Amino acid sequence: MRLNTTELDRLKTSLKQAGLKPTRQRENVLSILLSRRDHPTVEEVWQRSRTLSRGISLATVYNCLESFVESGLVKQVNYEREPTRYCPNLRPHAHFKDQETGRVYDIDLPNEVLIQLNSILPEGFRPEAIEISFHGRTKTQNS
Amino acid sequence: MRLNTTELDRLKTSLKQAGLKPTRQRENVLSILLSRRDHPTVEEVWQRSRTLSRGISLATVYNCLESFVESGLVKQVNYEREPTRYCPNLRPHAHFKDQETGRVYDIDLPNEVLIQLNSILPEGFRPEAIEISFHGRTKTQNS
DNA sequence: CTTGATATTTAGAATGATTCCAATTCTTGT
DNA sequence: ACAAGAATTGGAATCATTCTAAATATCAAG
Repeated sequence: MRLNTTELDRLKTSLKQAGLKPTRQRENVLSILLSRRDHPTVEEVWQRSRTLSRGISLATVYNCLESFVESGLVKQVNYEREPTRYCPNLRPHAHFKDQETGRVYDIDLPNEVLIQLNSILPEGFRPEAIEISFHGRTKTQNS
Repeated sequence: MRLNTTELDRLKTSLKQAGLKPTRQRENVLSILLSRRDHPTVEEVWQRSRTLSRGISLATVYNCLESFVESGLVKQVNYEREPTRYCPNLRPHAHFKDQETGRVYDIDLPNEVLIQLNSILPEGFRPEAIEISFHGRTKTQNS
């Protein structure tokens, strides 16, 4: 697998806009994240990087994802004590984890819900982030 | 520090109602959790157990808290990759973590918010639990 | 109140995700 | 092309948590 030039330019631009130097490793990690909108762990991203011409070290995958989160390019998803997952969906959304399949779904958060959630905070509480995680079962028939 | 008899009976009853055998260790861990309504980690509960007549092993603190969570006696609070915290507040509530002090506050969840949150789930999604975590800063002047 | 079956406790080893380290290699502005 | 600063790397280190197997405690039945 190899990235074509336009795709690559898009990635470079995204990285620069986020204030990050566009290195080969960051481009690869970002493209892996964008190419399948599931919620891979660091380990999974690292596995997928094997399909690229040159691999990436595990430490670098950690570094890349950390810098992406810091710069707001991706979000972390934490479930209990499991390995952290990463998702490039930047719209406000919650997560729903099917406890049978382990699969994590994005749930869009309408603006009025966000407003209502902020309204339950006492005076003086200034939220910078909110994480909403459901877990349960789904009756859908997709994979 | 020592538990008086009425207090002890209350703890035993709580444990039995939760379907757990009332052992000395469980009574102690539960009383530690109830006596200060902060959100201690396993390590902190273990430290506090030192003030009791006989200590408790770390593994047992893990075991006790795990059984409490399973039986619904306490809730877990997970923040990022930090050690899990435990709280005996069983009303539906969110958590707010002050990123300057590290302190975690309970935020009551009104019923209408819960209903609205459930309404954003697509057909077929059956939630069994929801975890809502804010983090940010507070302007309050308490410790 | 003893006994046996079962559950709990325990110390320490093992695990596994993540972070740290110090050396090498890259990126970028000049 | 060069220097300075940033990023990458493999491997070691960390640390919360889980596992293990032996010792101990609980409880129901007699």
